[in-house]
Amino acid sequence: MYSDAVTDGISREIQGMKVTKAQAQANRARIVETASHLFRERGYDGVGIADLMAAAGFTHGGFYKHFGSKADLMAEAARCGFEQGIAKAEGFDAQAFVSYYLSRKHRDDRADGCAVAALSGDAARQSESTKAAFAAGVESMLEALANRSGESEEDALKGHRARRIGVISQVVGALVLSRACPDDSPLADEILDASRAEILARLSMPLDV
Amino acid sequence: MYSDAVTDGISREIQGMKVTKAQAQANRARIVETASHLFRERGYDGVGIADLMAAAGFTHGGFYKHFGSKADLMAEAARCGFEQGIAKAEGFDAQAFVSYYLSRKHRDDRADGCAVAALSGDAARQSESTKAAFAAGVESMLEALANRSGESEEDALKGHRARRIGVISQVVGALVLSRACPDDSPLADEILDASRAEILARLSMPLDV
DNA sequence: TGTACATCAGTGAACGCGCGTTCACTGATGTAC
DNA sequence: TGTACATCAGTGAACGCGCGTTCACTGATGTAC
Repeated sequence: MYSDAVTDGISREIQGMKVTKAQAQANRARIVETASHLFRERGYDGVGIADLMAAAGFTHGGFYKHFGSKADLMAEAARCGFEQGIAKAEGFDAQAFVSYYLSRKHRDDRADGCAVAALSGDAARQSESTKAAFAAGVESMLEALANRSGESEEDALKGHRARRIGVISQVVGALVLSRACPDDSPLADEILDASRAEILARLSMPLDV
Repeated sequence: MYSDAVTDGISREIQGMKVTKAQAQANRARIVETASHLFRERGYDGVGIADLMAAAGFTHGGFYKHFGSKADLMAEAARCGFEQGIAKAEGFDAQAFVSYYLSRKHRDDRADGCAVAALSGDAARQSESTKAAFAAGVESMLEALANRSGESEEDALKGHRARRIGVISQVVGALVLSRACPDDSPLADEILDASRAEILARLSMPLDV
C-alpha cells in the first residue's frame, strides 16, 4: 500500500516509531558514521550526545539502545574513521598520498580528513579500547602505504617498515602542527609545503641510506 | 616582628588574606605554571578551574581576579609551556634533542614534556590568541634547533629552515602517535625507535640531497 | 611618623547551564499458536 | 493464513552532577593627609 511505502525507510524515523531490525542496524551505523565525522571536526569533548543524535536524525534518548556509553561509541567511531581513510587511500601511490595528505584542502577539512591525525590528541586520553583501535588504524596506514607505494616488486618503500613509520609520523605531525597555527598564518602553509617537498624528495631516494 | 614574618609569603595564602602586590603577581605566575602542566597532562577540557586553583594552592573564586576566562589562561599557559621547553633545550645539540624528544621518558611524562606536542590537539580548537601563541612556540622550536645543532658555522642544519620544519614535524608526529597507542603496545615504542633512528641518520647526511 | 580610608587578592557560597545518563512510554515488528 | 502478544528501537521529559562564572564579603595592603 502507499501508506506502507511512505512509512518505510527514512520517514519511519521521522515518525519516531519502531523500525525493522535491519533498519535499526542501519540507523546504528549512521550514528557511528556521523560520530566519526563530528569527533574529527570538534573533538571528543566538543560533541554532545544530543548534538550527535540530532545530526544523525534522531532524538538523544535512543542512544543507549545502541551504545553502552559515549566512550564506547568513540572506539567505534574511531574504527569507522580509520576504515574510511584506508578506503580513500585506495589507488593512490605513495607520492599522491603524501601530496593529498599535506594539502590545504585536507588540512581544512577535518571532518572528512584522516582520523588518525584528527583523533590523535583525544585518543591519548581515551580508553584502552579506543587506543587499541588507534594502534590498529596506524597499522592500517602503514600497510596502505606499503601496498600503494608502487607497482614494482622492488619498490623502495615496500618492506621497509621503519621508513614508512617515519613518513606517517611526519605527515601526521605536519598536519597537526599546521592545524594548530592561526588560520591565516604563513607558518601553517609553510609547514605543509616544507614537509611535503622533503618527504617526496626522500621517497625518490634509494633505501640504503 | 615574628608574627609578621610568619604571615609573610606562602602562609599568607593559607590564611586567605590579602597579599602584597608582588606576592599577588607571584601567585598569578604560579597559577599559570600549574595550568601549563595540568593542561599538558589532561588536556584543556580535562582540567577544571576548581581543580587548577586547588592544585596551585587557592580556592576557585579568585581565578577571575587574574584572568578574564579559562580560554585566556590557556593562551598564557601555552606560552609558559613553550618557554619552559626552550629553556630545557638549552645546551642540547640536535642529536641529543631528538634522542630525548623521542625517548620513552619524554613520552610518558606529558606534564613536564613538550607543550607543542601535548597541546597541538587542543590548540587547533582554541582561540586565535592561543593559536598565535602556538605558532610562536613552533617558531621557537625551529630557532632552538638551528642554534643547538652544533658549534660549527657551516653546520648542516643551520639556515636550512625547511629541513628543520621536517624534523620538528616528525618528532611531534611520532610523539603524538606513540602516546595515542595503548600503554603496553609494541607499536608505541616502535614508532619512537624508528623515527629516532631515521632522523639521526638524516641529520648526519649532507644537506644538498 | 602616625592615622583614616580606599583598594583589591583571595574566600566560599551560589548561579545557570549543558552534559551524560535514566526512565516511563509508544507502537510497529516479529513471533507463537 | 490469521490472531494475540511480547519485544524493543525510538521518544522526550527528567535526573544529578560538574562545569565556568558571579558575587557579597573579608581584611591586610597601600595611600592620602
